[in-house]
Amino acid sequence: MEQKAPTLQDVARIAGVSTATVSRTLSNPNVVSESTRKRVADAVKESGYRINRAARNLRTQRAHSVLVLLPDLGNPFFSTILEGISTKLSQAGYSMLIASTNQVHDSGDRLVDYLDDARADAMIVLDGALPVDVLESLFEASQSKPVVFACEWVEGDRFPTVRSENRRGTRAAVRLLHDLGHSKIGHIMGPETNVLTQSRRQAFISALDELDLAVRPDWIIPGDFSLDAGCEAATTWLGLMDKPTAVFCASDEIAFGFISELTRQNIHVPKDVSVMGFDDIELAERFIPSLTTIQQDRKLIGATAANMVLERLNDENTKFASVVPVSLIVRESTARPKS
Amino acid sequence: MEQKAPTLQDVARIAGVSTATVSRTLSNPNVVSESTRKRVADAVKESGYRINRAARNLRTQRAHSVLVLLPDLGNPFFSTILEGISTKLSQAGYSMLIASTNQVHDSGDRLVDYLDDARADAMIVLDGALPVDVLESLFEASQSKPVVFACEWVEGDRFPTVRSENRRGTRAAVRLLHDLGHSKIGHIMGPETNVLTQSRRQAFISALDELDLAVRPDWIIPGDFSLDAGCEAATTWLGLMDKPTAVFCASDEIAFGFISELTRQNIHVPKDVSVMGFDDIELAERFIPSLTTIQQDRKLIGATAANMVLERLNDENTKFASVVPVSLIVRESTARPKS
DNA sequence: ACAGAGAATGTAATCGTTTACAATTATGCT
DNA sequence: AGCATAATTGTAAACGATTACATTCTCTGT
Repeated sequence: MEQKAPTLQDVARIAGVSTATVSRTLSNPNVVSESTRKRVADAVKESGYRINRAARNLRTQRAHSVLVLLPDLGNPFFSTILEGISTKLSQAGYSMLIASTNQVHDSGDRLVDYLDDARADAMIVLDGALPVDVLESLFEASQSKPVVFACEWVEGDRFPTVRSENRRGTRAAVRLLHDLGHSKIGHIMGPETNVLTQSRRQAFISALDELDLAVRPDWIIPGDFSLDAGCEAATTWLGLMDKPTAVFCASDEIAFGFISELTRQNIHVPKDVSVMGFDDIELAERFIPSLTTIQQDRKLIGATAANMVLERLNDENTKFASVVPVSLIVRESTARPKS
Repeated sequence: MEQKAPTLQDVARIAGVSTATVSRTLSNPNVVSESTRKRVADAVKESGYRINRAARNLRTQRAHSVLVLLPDLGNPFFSTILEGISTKLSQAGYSMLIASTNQVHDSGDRLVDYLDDARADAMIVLDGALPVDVLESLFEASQSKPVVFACEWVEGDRFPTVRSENRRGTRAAVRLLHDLGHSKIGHIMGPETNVLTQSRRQAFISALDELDLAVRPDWIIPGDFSLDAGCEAATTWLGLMDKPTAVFCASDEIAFGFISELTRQNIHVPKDVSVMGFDDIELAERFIPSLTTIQQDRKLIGATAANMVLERLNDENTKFASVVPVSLIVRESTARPKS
């Protein structure tokens, strides 16, 4: 019953040619003659032959798959990026392997093992907060195998990176609030160590400077990218003597949490305070109130990262950094301040 | 610079033993003597040896990886399930491959190729809506390689399955609404062809029957699991002459869309209408109003599916079906009907 | 001291491809 | 026709592990 899968040998026998010819027909059809091409095609069909990837991988020293490393698989923010990556990869005949940072840590495997042991040819990293020793070994490995950072990145220009226009997005957010008439603008940050947090905070401050607006340290509230952080920030905001009339959140989730908690405390958005997010996740449009935010094209980020990796796998020395445009999406959570 | 990775041969040479011994030391340490075990361990360390998985996979005829098939990678509902799967798999030394149904379709690859061509040893399917021909070939393949359905499933008991207590969850939802005093209860469905849709609709109807409540076809509104479907259903609801006072939605996302659109039309939840969801995604707790819903343990579903696959890979003939408990989470979106 | 059992190790075939090189066949040109 | 050249095809050696089988070594009991 359980008969084993047909091999190149079987196809070769049926077609009456050598295995070399079959292999060539499959991988490089234009070097074989029309007639044998057809014979082989028929033999493949007759036998139901499927290439054995393990064998090919061994022989070609390529795994034909790419590892994507996430900080946290449970976080829905990444799923669209994954989709972008996956689409490109599967078009190119590559499989997508997934691992999350915390698990890799737990299991004691070193991250670079994925590259070292021929499980993956390359890696896309969506986590900018890797420990230094991991980064170090990763950098070493990246000398021979492509490692690309997407979305987040690490200092030092050591790895090729694709990211969103964080500065421009942040500036657009601040400008919108300013244009609406706000002069007291606060910011809820992501996790302290995160590179996006840094980037957006800096951009936030310099945007305020440009507009000659006050930079008040107590209006820059620490957090992380989560709903809960937004809730806590709401409590902080409520406790401020002098409250900002508009708040720019480092992520949509923060904004949701913030608005949620404020609403519970009978503070109305945008009447009492304007709120902006960053990301434009699917729900932003349907939240109540719908969320004014900076849209990141997550699918494009993923696709770009995948392309970068694929090009590097083909030794095309492609560009080192790619920046994906963001756009301002104005919805209901922002309004003119109460006069 | 680019020196190639050390092989078993290298380790064997350094340790002064044969490759067979090294291999045994690594995979089955208790058959080699204490002294050589140490010599080999040192040699491994000295050379920085990493096993070449492609070679092992070829020789052992195992890919040591499992394919997870999603209907749609972009859908955040699945990320937590993935986390459950991934954790178990990586503990067992398996990698997780990801593909989404639509892509597989687009690329023209047949789904079973993943199993046939030795890319994956087994498959976890999170999509109950596969075309019949695909199902057919999948079933055939499943005779030799484990294929497990999770969350969704297909009729006919042909595949092992892990799922949530959909009936019990639905009944709990209806009972809660009934206990609150509602007698006019509606339902917004998932996509018509989906097996969860069917299951929950049926359970909904029989729950109404049990409580001697009217089953009104115009109160059972078609949709899919998305936000948009919820919005459209809101319009439908508004157009009803005789409106249900409570609505049970087949997913949290539907509920969000429904509430969102109603709020926009100045209908208040739960004052004017009670709304329930299904899933308990992260945002349910923070939505305004927070959402009463049926909680599915998505991580457990994933972990259970992974375990099932792993056991089957070891020929342990484990149970064929596993049902994961759900629980009722009461929050603010439900209340007594207006008197 | 030695047979025999059991433990430890080595030898070499094997998994199913790809590909360098050799050998063959076809083609064009005078 | 005959030769040079190009287009096809075949032969056989890798790729790096695992493992059946053969061999050697280490004891133990007499």
